[in-house]
Amino acid sequence: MGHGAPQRSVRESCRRQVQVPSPSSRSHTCSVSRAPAPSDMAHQLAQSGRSRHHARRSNPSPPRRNDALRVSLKGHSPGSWLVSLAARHSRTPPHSPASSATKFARHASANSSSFLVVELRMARSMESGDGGGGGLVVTELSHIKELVRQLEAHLGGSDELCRHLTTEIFSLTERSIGIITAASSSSGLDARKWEYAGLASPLPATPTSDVADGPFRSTKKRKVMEKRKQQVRVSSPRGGAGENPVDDGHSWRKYGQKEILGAKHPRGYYRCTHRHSQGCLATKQVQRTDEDPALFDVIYHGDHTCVQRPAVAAAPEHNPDANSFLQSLTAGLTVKTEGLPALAADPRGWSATAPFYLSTPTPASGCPATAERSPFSAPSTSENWGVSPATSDSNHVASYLPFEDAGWRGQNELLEVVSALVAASAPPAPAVDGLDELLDIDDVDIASFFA
DNA sequence: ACAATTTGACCAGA
DNA sequence: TCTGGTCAAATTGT
Repeated sequence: MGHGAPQRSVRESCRRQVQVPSPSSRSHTCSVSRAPAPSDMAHQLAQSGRSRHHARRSNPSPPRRNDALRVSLKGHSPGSWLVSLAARHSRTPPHSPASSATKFARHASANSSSFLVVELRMARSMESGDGGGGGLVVTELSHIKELVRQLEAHLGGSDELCRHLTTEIFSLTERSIGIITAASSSSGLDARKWEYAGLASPLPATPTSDVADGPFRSTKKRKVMEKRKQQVRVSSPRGGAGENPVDDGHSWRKYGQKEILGAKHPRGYYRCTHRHSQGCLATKQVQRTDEDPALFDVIYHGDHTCVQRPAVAAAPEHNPDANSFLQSLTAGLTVKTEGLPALAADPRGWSATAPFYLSTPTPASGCPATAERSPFSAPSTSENWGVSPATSDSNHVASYLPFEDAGWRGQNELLEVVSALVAASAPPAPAVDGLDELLDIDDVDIASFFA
């Protein structure tokens, strides 16, 4: 809608444009003057987005570094939020870290795996989102950090995985602290940067914020940015190897890519596939974060007006997106949750939930998933897992990609851990809805909780 | 043949 | 003038 299509005055230059090798290294377009040798081409294609289907097929996905661990922070209620650290450890049961009033450690073991769940619940000030609460959170996160340190010591240095896990927890926690610190230090959060799904920023709406009623309004702002805007941070389903973050339940068509000043990674521009057929004006921008290439910042503009029926519409579940995920996941857990209070305010009601990898059920049967294929290698479906803002109004779906770990067998284990989490949670405040809430985890989206 | 992606050019806002 | 968002021809994949 921004600028009318016919407005493009002269397109002649485009018509006679010739493809030349892009200066950027990721250029893979065949130059008019030089046709790459097959091997050369294959190499280029292997690195290009275009060939990623093929590449995915031929490349058995290596174990992701997020396979075993997530640090998650979740909005719990308007007044409190929950931090869950779940570390999985195979073979050597971890010892519970020191307990404290605000920390709950639970050790659940089953078969060859063990879980250590450190749950930290803390209250935050409802009003002082840019100050006091942040300080408390930082303090508590620091405690977590210390706990992890202790845990690492207990686990001993022999187990590579343990070390990896603790390292991961540590770095994530540290990063979370950094986020909070940065956010609260500069007079609160950057509303533009951290306007996470459904969680309004405390700052006055920026020119690009969503208060616009329609595509055309004021004259000072870019027309494009007049629309509703939501930003989420999600991780890549392929541990950063993928070009796109989790699928959000909508079909998008890429229409542009741009190098952004000061950013390490280009920004991709997507619009709804049904833009022309149904006039859906929803767009999104996807960009890898500088800090962690496995994470994406996804900015959504505009609401979907298209009617999108998932292929699994015939499934009995009432949430089509959930079905979609269930089908697409090779073996996973999909949980539909009721929206958080803050989320409920959002018409779309979806959260900035990032995938939380918990376990690998990989049952021999009973699951639509196929056992012969690694969950991570699923080329045609890997795009489809993740969160779905798609259609749920007050619900959203969080799905959890399983580990790729032969030693990790068990839905049982998952359930056990989940049960542990549930048992551990029993919150005083507006109840955590059991598994739903606990599994509905925002991956290091701490800042949003101060919004 | 059709669909999707790539990529340089164009355009508008700052 | 710079930067970011979009367009659309060319290219590639299915």
